[in-house]
Amino acid sequence: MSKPSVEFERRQLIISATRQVMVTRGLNQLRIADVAKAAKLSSGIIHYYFATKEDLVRETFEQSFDESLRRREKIFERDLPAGQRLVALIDSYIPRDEVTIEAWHVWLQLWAGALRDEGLCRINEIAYEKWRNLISIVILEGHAVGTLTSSDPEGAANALVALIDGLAVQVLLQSPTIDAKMMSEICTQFLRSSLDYHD
Amino acid sequence: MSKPSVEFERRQLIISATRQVMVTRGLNQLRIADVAKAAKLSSGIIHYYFATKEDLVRETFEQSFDESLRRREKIFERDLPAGQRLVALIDSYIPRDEVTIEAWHVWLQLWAGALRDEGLCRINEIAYEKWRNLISIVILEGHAVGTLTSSDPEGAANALVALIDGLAVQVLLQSPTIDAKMMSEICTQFLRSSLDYHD
Amino acid sequence: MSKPSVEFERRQLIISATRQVMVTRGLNQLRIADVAKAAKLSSGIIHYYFATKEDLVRETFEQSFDESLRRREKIFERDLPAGQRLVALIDSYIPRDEVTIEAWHVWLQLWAGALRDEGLCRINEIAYEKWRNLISIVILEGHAVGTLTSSDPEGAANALVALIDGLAVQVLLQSPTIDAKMMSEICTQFLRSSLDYHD
Amino acid sequence: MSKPSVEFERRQLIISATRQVMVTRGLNQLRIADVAKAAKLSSGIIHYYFATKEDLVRETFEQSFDESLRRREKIFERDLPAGQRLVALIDSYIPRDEVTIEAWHVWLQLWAGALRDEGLCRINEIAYEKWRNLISIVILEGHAVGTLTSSDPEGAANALVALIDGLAVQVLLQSPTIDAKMMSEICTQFLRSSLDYHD
DNA sequence: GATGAATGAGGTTTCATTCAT
DNA sequence: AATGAATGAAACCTCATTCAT
Repeated sequence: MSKPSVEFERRQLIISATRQVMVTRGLNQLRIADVAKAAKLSSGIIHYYFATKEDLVRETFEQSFDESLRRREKIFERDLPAGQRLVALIDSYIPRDEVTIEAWHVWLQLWAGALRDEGLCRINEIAYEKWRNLISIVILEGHAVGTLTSSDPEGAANALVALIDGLAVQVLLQSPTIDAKMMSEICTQFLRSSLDYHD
Repeated sequence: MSKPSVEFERRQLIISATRQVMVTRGLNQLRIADVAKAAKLSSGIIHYYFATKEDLVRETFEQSFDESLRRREKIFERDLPAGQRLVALIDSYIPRDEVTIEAWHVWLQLWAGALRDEGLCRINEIAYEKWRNLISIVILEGHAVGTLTSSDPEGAANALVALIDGLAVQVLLQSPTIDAKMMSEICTQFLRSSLDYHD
Repeated sequence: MSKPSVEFERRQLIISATRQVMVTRGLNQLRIADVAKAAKLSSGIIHYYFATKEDLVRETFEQSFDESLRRREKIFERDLPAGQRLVALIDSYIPRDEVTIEAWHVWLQLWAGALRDEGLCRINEIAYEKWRNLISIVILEGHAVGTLTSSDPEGAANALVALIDGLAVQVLLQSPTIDAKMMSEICTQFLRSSLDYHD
Repeated sequence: MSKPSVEFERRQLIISATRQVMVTRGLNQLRIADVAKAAKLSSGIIHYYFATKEDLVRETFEQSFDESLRRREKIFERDLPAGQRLVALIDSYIPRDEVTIEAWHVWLQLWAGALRDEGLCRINEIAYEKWRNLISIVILEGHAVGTLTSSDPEGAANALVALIDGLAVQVLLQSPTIDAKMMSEICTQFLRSSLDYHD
């Protein structure tokens, strides 16, 4: 164990720098040279770890969504009634803090990129499958104990995920109509009307 | 009126070609040369009508959304009860036919581009303002005659618009869970639970 | 005929510059930037006319050999007895003047490149077919009138072509043993012993 | 004698790998990284034993030709009449088996490289000097005993070497006209007409 | 108005070489 | 001796933009 491979660390560093550049410059303007500068490395080493820019971007997307999910894990670790857990979960998706805003930026870039790219589509697919599951589980949990009521819990989960996506887009684009507060209220109203939830 | 503005026609032709390329290649891969080829013009002439690529893209976005709204006008020309009009309106946004799918592609590209661009943000803002109005008007109309009921009709309009956005993204990305049919059902369910609508 | 396409001229200019660089620097060290400089053009325009460096090199090879053959045409225009024509033909391949030396440089580069490249092999094949034909025709001509005698005129042509190749390599590499004069003498001796030719 | 020069072994290993890469990829595409992989070593160590890529290539050429000559030694160890020895010698240069083909590949690469490189020219010079000597010795031997007749034995040796070179090029490039069998026949015919040899 | 040739800055990628360990 | 991570110069190629015609 004389020289522990730095590969893992370097890849993480580069992916992290890539995400940073993607957020600050946009996928369109993402340059390997900028990634290198952000990672304080030479541009050559980027290609030592990632064969092409496309690979780098793909892996950055993948990892970004893994982290997204991981950030929600702690909501499941806390001992909360289903309704409050659902509220907390929704709240964690509202683009308020830097980390959440950045994560949403990455999503939007992915959507645009995935339109013409099977591979990115697949990443979206996998990520959404997991996300919907997260929401579904909580809704079904609440359904079981009677604090959340719906004739179609699965449908409600799908609707809720879509609603969050659509609202987040407008918050990110600084819509004067839909800001973080409004997003929260609309979601709450949805819980009331679609899941008969009252806090 | 010997020359009824070649300029107008040419600009339309070029913008149309730009939208086409944007949809088939993505904003990322949009090249002036491709636009020229799609318009069957020389690349030089593109810059005669549009100072920069940025201008071209911006105007293409603008026009695309004008056309989006215009396509919905006929729904208001027909004499329909508010509920059915709302259903027809929502239905017109479901990405089924080529024209609607292309329009959504353009939206997604705009979102990604607008994250780092004030000008594009403003286009989004204006377009959404108009769109929400369209939905609002119908909801308030139904509210007035009692076929659509809500404690917060404006809020419902905002939610509905966001819901449509979020669902459309997944349909476009060919989510195995959310296809056009599912999108339609989720929207219908929303009308029932949030606006107490029954056909 | 307002604007006669400059494409043909430009391609010629660029190919000519490529050959020049190939000869002075070698195929190994051939850089698009150097070609551009030699042609007094920008590097961008090279790719406007030739999609890739590989294409450029291939076309340069092709054209080089076309020109090689064309340079020999005048030997066939003169009214000479077969023996003298053969001598003149052989003489035209001895690397003495700049043009002939350069042409040989290009051949040698082709050989090295063709070892791993089907396309270049094919170029060699076509060129040699034509070259052997040239020699064959003259030998058969002499054979018919009795000034050149051989039990196997085709075989003699093949041998002569190979002999010229092998000798030229050593002349080009400035062998102290085989210089242009020696090459000439060896060829003459071959004519005597293999084709019973006497001037 | 605990460590019998790891250096020598390593250099041999690297040179061998270099020749292998040169043959499979061509001198143009020869990469230090590929050499390292072929030698199952790290890329760093290559530069420990060879200061520059140029050095490595040069030494590989040198060694390749040493080995070429060494492979012919056994032909001189056998007790053969001069004519048959000459035939055997020529035969050993016909690119049929893998080893001979590879050796010829290296020669062709050298020729192309030597055009612009004094050092490589010198390698060619030395190698050819030795090669011509080999042929000369046998011809003079046959001349002495009367089985090979020529007015200019030295000239015949030079011609024969050139003929072999020229023919080998076409065999290597898979000419449909000149294959190994044809090469052999042409050489035999040369022996007959230029050295009055009959088996 | 229109063309297409031309430019040149800048992007991704390659790779010989160096160096800390 | 040996590794493999790292560098950085330089290569090919792209493409928005300009311009002579």
